[in-house]
Amino acid sequence: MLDVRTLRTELDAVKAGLARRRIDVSDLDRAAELDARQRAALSEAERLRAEVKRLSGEVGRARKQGDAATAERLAADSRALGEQQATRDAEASALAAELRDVMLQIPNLPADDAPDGAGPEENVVLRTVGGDRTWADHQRVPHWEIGEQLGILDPERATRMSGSMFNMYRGAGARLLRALVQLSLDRAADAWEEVRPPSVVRTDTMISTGHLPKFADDAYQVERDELWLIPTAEVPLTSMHAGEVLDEAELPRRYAAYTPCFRREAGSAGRDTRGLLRSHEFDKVELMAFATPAAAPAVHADIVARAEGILADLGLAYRVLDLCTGDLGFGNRRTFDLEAYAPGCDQWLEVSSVSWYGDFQARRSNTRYRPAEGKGTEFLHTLNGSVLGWPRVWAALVETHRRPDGRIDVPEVLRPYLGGAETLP
RNA sequence: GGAGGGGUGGCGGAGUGGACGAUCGCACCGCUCUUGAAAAGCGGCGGGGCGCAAGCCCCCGCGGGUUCGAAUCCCGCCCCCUCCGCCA
Repeated sequence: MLDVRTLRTELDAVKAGLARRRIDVSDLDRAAELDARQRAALSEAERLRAEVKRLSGEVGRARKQGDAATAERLAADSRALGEQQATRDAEASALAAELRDVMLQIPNLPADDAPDGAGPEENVVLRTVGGDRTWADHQRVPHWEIGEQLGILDPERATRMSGSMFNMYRGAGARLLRALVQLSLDRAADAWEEVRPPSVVRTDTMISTGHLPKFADDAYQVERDELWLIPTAEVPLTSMHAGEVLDEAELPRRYAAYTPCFRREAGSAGRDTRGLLRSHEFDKVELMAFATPAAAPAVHADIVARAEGILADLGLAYRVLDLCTGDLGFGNRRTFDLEAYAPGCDQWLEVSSVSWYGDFQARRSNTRYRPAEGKGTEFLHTLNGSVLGWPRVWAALVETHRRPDGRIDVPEVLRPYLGGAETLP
């Protein structure tokens, strides 16, 4: 969430920044007003509280000196003030709760250099690699057909056991998926610690990343146990150091995690129902880092480079998008999306989203660091990006590398993970 | 799931209603001494909020409550440990 203090000193600038998202910014006025009322109530409560403490001390002293009458009189005064204080306190905490509710619903400010725009159409294509390639007829077959022909995908049975938008990979298809996951974890291992976090988390953990309270409908909830299925490994990883204060010397902290991701896809019923384009459960490898503000841009660039490197080495055509302010995710200041081209279904598929959050998430999860120079603590910056969302890569890959005989050529980098196989199945 | 024990500053560990945000030790930082280091001595040494400041307030796992006054008493929750049960 945003720092409330910025609403006191630079409300207009914050409004202008948020307006670039093309959203209604009236919540900010409400937040600023709640903040002012909250602080007024709190300082009055604190003043009364100090007086109660002072009087209580005197009660003790009077009693020690055996002056029961004075003690009783002071205790009565203190009691009266205490009642006033309780009222002001209750008022202050009700206002604080209300303020927090409002603040949790307010998205992050876009970075200054994020391109302006109203929606996805205005995202900026930074570069396209392999976009001028020509595609043969045998590559113009959608992956769901390829999956059926080769027996490597079994959506019917998956649907029977779990409902629509669930998938099942079989035989060489399942092995291919596992190979992709391993390839990407291995390629991150030089600088990113591999982690296998829980796939199910508490409500607080979901709030830290910004997935709750605003986007509850998008997530699966295990109500009986007050738990949520993670929509991405970003959720547990971002809470990795919740409540901790890290030393600047141990930064950046970088983590890589492979997890299943669960999404209800509430807003997209009926869209992309065929094949692997959109699923309630999918596998992804996520890179997530905690960095100082100064180091954040370099980490951001590193994640993009790593995601891009994998796409390039898998021989896929892809492009890199700089998301415009109108398409930026709730907590993001700047995001680069990577899209792989799938020739069979003739679509650019989002396979990675690499985001810088500033201190938006760290403020929610209370994750700080102690600067090497100077006093006190500062909130960290968080960054994360997929390397990559595997079902869509799987789709682009089998379409791109489909041979005239219908089998799939295995890109060289993947062969070590598939027993040296040059083709599948 | 049942029974019992426990959560205090970076660590260890006091504190069971009255000046305690907290004795003490270790670690750490500064200074003195020393060629340097060690030792010794002196001083410092958690986080957060409000305030121009002086200062005030909050935090002893978390949230409530009792009280003039709570680290201390009561209630709920979370986590850890031991034993029992169940279990891949």
